[in-house]
Amino acid sequence: MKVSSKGEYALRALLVLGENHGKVVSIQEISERTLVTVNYLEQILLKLKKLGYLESKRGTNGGYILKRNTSEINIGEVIRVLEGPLSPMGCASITKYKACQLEPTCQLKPLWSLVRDTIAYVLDQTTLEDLLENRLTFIKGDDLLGFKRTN
Amino acid sequence: MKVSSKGEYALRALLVLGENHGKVVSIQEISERTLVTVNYLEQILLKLKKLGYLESKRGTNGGYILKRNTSEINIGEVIRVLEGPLSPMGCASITKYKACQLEPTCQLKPLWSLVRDTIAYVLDQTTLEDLLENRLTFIKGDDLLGFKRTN
DNA sequence: TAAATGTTGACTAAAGGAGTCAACATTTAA
DNA sequence: TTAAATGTTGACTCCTTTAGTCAACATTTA
Repeated sequence: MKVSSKGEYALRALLVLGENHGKVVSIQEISERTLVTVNYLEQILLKLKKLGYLESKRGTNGGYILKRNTSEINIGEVIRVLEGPLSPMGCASITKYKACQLEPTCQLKPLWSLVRDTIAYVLDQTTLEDLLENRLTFIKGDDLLGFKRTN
Repeated sequence: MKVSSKGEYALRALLVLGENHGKVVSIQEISERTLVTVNYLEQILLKLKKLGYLESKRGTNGGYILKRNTSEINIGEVIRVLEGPLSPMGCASITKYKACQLEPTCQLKPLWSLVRDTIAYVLDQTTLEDLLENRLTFIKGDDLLGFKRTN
């Protein structure tokens, strides 16, 4: 159930850029603060730019700037675009559903669906701002009950 | 955040054996019911045997038998032994903690911890019996609040 | 004793993860 | 105007994991 380095590093970079909202930050500096090599960051930042999270400025004093507001950057979304679906299994994925021959009578699918829903619930409610302020989304018990299969 | 085929197939096999509790089921039959090749199942069943979930009977009419009671087989445990920690990141893993240089000031670790706790909460409360009876663990809201960081 | 099974370990092929590198394009400060 | 500092792009490599396959062997029972 791992998150890959790309997802982790992307979030690290977004945190650095979020702390410097409005300011241009060079790859070099992001590299120092995230402990990710410049070369590898290039790949990741470029992808985040193409996805609309960042803007770039070339030349001397160039770098990257956060485009959106930190409260509008959803962690679940970032992880999905960088790593694919949150679901542990294709059969339970909403964004990339994959059929399975056993599905009609599968006793595991409800479990995978529950896991997916739970992960999605946590990550989709968390924004970059929440992380910057060390404030994780408070999950109301009743909300949680709402989407759970209990029969 | 994927579960590998080994974890999925192991659970499929356990479900077949759970349905036939007390009876010997041949690899051949498990293969037919799970759609996993006999050769691959051998690996997986042997591992489950070594871990104490199954017993085997050799020779004609041989096969595997579920050793423990279905209500005593914990899904979180099965996934951990076959796939490793549930945590999406080493820094948030309890069973296989991995240090990280950024940890003292890391703004991501609380997120990974929350994800880990949530996944573990769901899987550790689910037993093979629950799956067989299509009854997923009912998660009380108050219980859930208890382990959540909310500051 | 032959056939049906489990046991074990070596092997392989493909995919994904984690980066590296180099040539290039653009901007800005000197 | 030019050199230095950056971002851009794509090809490339190395490693690990995943997902099996296969074959020789051991044991049991009809």
